[in-house]
Amino acid sequence: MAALKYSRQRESIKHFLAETKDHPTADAVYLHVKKEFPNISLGTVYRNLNLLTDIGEAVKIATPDGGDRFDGRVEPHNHFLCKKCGRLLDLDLDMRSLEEVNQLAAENFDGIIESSSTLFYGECSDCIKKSSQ
Amino acid sequence: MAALKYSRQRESIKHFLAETKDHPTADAVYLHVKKEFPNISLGTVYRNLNLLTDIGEAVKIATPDGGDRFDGRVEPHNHFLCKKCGRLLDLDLDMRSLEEVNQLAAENFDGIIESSSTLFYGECSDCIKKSSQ
DNA sequence: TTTAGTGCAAACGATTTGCAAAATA
DNA sequence: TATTTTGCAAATCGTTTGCACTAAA
Repeated sequence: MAALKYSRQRESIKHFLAETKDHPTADAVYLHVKKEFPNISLGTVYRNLNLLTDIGEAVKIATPDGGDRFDGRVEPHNHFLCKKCGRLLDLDLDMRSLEEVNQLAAENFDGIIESSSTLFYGECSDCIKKSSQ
Repeated sequence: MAALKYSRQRESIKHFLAETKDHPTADAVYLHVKKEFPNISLGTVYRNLNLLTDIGEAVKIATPDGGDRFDGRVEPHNHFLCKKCGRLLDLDLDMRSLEEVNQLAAENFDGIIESSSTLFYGECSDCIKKSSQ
């Protein structure tokens, strides 16, 4: 396994993931980092996002509609997908609840449960406001 | 919205989804239904899987590795993805636990939570057996 | 100077779509 | 007959990869 070398592009991608709560797609990351590195290629963005995911510095989130999203928050937490506007938001359960869910699941299951990721669906507060106007 | 017409291909897809617990990919559905309809095309399979998903007769499951899976069980339930063999299995929490999770989430969240889907990760019992031999 | 990372473009796998023909209502 | 569905093929979307070059160690 090759030694890791510093790269400004990767650093920029990390910073963007750290500062945003948007759960951007690879393409959104590309468009953002392009401002700082106009020549960066989408391939480089994908390579770095996968690398960061592999070493545990980012998380890949699969949703049933469209491409994967990336998240710089790597502690266990969950997400909410708004059926109206399509935005993906953080949704935190406290640690205990999180572990309870895994334990409840383990009771009904034969294998070993190491982790879990829940995607909640519904309508976000912004969309509720808009539709009540 | 166009009226729905019967089609044997769609019926065959539905039956396959109803009888299997495999959470097949679109391609796996295609390969199976092809036995009964040798001329069926992958496009038809996709069109029907999406249609069934839209009208609530199937569920699309996104996983972080590879294509979407389809499930004929439409009542709320969860899934387990084995990190070793990659199999996707059903994992049932009882109704009350399921609703508890959604309620716990609602406490920390501003919008409306309608449903949720949890993907558990770990090692399935088959893989545990194999590695302990 | 050795190794890892980049940009580019081509290739890839999964999914969607336009269209003329076939099946259903 | 009117409308939906199909098979086919081409197109599209998201992602990966080979390669010659550049940057980091």
